[in-house]
Amino acid sequence: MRVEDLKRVQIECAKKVVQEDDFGKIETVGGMDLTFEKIDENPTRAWASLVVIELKTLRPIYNLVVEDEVSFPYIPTFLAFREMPLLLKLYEKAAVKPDVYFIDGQGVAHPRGCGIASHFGVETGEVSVGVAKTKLFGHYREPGSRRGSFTYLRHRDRIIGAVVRTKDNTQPVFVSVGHRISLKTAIDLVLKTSKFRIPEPTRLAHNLLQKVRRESLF
DNA sequence: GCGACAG
DNA sequence: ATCTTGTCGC
Repeated sequence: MRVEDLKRVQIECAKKVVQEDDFGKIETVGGMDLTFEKIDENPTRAWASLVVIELKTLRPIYNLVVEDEVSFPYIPTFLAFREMPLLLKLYEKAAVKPDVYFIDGQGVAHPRGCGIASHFGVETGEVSVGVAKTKLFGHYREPGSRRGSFTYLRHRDRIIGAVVRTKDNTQPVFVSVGHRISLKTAIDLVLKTSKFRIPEPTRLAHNLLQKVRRESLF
């Protein structure tokens, strides 16, 4: 498949993204993450995990890990084509579906308006939020150093996301709308689920994978 | 042409 | 993303 075709898919995906709250209550939040056996090899073995927490207590109520081979390379702005297959496999096997999904990466804060979080939301029809550790696209002013402060990520005076401080004196995270949720609610949800820098759903999903990867080693 | 560039 | 010990700060 050519790069032009992939761009086409993202442009079509962007048209389907819903950037307003479109759900009932949010009582559970899920975090998805991936880890690779060898980042410098292609294809390579990879694992994906889903951890669902209860919003009220921030305690995990469900875990799941799936494994598969990934062959598509990592190319900036085309992350979804590398990780989506495994995320969908994880989604299909999940016995517990959270009310919203936190995905590692950008949502609409993407050159063509459809980062992996939006791609996942649009393809599954689920509510999703993009939570990234670094920026991919847009400009911003550094937010205040205290937990809770944030600034907006912009692209030509258009707000595409937010740079949120989830912990005092720590690097912020980049939050953007995935699908069926407003940026305001997404920011609020990320802050409500953060005890440390990374929101609990994502942090726990990541920790679970490190453990699985370590054990699948020797 | 140059710099930027999720995981 | 992954390779990796100690070390500095709250």
